[in-house]
Amino acid sequence: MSRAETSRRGNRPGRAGIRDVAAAAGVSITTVSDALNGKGRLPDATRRHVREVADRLGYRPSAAARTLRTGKSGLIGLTVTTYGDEPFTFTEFAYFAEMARAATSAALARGYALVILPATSRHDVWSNVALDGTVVIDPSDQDPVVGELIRQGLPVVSDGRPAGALPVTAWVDNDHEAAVLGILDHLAAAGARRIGLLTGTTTDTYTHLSTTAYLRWCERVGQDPVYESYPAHDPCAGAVAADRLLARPDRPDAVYGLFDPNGTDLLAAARRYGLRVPEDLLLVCCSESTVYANTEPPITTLSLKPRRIGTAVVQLLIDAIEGLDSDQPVEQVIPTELIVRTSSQRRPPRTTVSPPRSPGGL
Amino acid sequence: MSRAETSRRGNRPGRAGIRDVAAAAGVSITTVSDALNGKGRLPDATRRHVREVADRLGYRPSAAARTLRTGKSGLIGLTVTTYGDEPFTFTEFAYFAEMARAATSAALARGYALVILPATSRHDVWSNVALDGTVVIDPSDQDPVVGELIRQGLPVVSDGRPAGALPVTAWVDNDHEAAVLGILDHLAAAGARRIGLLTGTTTDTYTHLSTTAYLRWCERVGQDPVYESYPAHDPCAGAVAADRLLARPDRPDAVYGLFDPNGTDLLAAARRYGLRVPEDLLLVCCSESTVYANTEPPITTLSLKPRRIGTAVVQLLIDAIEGLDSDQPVEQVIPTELIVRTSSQRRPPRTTVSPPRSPGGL
DNA sequence: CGCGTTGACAGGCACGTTTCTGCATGGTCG
DNA sequence: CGACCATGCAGAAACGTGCCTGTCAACGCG
Repeated sequence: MSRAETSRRGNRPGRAGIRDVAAAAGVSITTVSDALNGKGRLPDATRRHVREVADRLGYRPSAAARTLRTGKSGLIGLTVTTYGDEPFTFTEFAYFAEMARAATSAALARGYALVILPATSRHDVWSNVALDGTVVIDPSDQDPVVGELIRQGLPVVSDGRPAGALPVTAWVDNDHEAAVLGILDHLAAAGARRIGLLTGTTTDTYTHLSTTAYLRWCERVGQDPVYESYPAHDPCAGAVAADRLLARPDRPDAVYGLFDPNGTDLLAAARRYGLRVPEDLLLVCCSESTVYANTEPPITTLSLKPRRIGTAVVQLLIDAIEGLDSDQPVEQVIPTELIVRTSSQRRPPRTTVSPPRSPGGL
Repeated sequence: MSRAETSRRGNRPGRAGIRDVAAAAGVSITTVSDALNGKGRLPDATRRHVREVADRLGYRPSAAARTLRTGKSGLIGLTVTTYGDEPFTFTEFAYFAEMARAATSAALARGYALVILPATSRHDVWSNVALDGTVVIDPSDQDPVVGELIRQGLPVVSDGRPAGALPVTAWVDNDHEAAVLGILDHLAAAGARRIGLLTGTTTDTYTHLSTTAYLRWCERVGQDPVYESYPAHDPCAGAVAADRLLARPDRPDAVYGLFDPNGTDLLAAARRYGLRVPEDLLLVCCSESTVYANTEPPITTLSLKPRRIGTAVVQLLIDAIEGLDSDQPVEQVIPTELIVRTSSQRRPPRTTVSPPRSPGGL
């Protein structure tokens, strides 16, 4: 009581500290801390009293002080790949946005918050924020930031299996090879004789695995590969590449596009060449966008289930942070989902594609 | 030297503290701090020596300790509205994703990192992270979180003018009324006689301002309003509402859709009713998506310039945090951009819509 | 030669919390 | 009746920085 009531000369008027609460409640600092955190052995009466006083003073514990003392900040990083100086690529947008949304949600449900950090950025930004762990998206084995994070002993969970021998804590990914093979079989079953691929020039594992799976499938069934590549981060280049693919002398009668905008790009190109979809050209693309449900015709898409991936990644990371030896394996494979629509079926199941209300009828 | 060389019994092996650097360099803690932060008056030789030793030991200053001492964390919050338990609405996705990307970029360029926080969330998450300021998207005057942030004296900058008399530090917004009036005039100039609106049932300012601007325009030109509302966070409801709008006995010959997916929804509905775009129906929607450049026909869109908004919001916030009295006004209006395509022109400028490469010609 | 001045550093406090240790008090049991 | 233990709380040591306040030597100057 002798010093506490002075409440420190330089006390900020807007912020009440734990000392002020202790003084106002007539107890010690320890009792306040224990009462608010449910830690010590206190009678319920004291606990209630302290909580009441803290509420009345509008007391908010300092996050910085708590972090300094406990070593846990409640923050997890979300590292996104960069093209140029923009934080993340435009083409992966629907995927990334969905994934980030799910990750934010999952982190929040367990009391953590998400910090967005580009993989290539000035070092001071990385060291200026206290992270309990990090989610990295499609990390390269060359990435110096990821390497240092791991060296510091921070848990690192990656979306996409890590390139090289990057010793991440855990990773979550789709089975991209199986997904591509499934699509190719689906197209072949719909009557495709020559299936083309619209792929990227980047070296990430998604592009690499998908392309090699396509090439191996071609080899197995004895088809000459027909594909065009373009820098996936450039939306205009996608339209050009789609056009190139359909302009080839060995024009394919079915195309799978690896990136989100490929569906509309291919559809527009087909229209320019007078190709009817699906009669003359079967179409599938990898996308999370719902616009493909309402295009003419609706386009079959492959969903990578970014929400499930974002949730799983965060769960594994927080499990590692909190030291729970999860019974889950440290490598999780999330199944993809092929949403079959008119564009990949030679004989559509119904002539009208289930409009929300039948306009002409009734 | 007497105590420093013991280096504290419980020292973590992986993390070198400032004490270790001081001991290894043979100087005091003060000298290390001054040398690394460029603060005191030290000869360059000492400064270099300390930096060298710090690098050799892999010293990273503790962000928590620095935050506790200086009161600045280098973190700014990004508050997103919630529908249900998901962090942000799906329909604003392209807009939000672009805006968040620009905000992340701008923050990073000035040494700050972004934390994503839902507006409605458990209180402990908010108080568990030390923020220097917050960006809020479309805040309601009822929002308890924003109110408390302001009460704590934190700078708050909002995307969208604040509802009610919310005393935010600054805000950035488009002139939604002018944008709607511009679109309606554009459609009328293209020959529209009865313009319909596809709007939302939510009470946010964007929806409100746009709808009232539409109603006032109708009153001015003497047209009966023709509009349908639906909950904007439900993607399926949009397709149903688009269908309803075109099924009305007073069917409009032009429609403006306030939300991103309305373009494809309206296009699909028009197709079901056998309406040709733009001959029978003129179409404009508000969207940041590039898919509308390649639909059949390409659809005129209104861009709210989310990248400029995200950048401006962060600049204003950091200016307020760092106490720079910016010469910019605290209220910034970002102009919108109408990207005119075939869907809103009765007589398209060219028959072929500039394919990337002429397929049939040459 | 004494004295103010300046450069170059060291000591130590404070930031606000968590938590380990310790000290009373009152009840129980041998 | 004394030893002992559970209960209820207080004191104080950290956590790792930043920065304010010195201290000490060298130096110019009257």
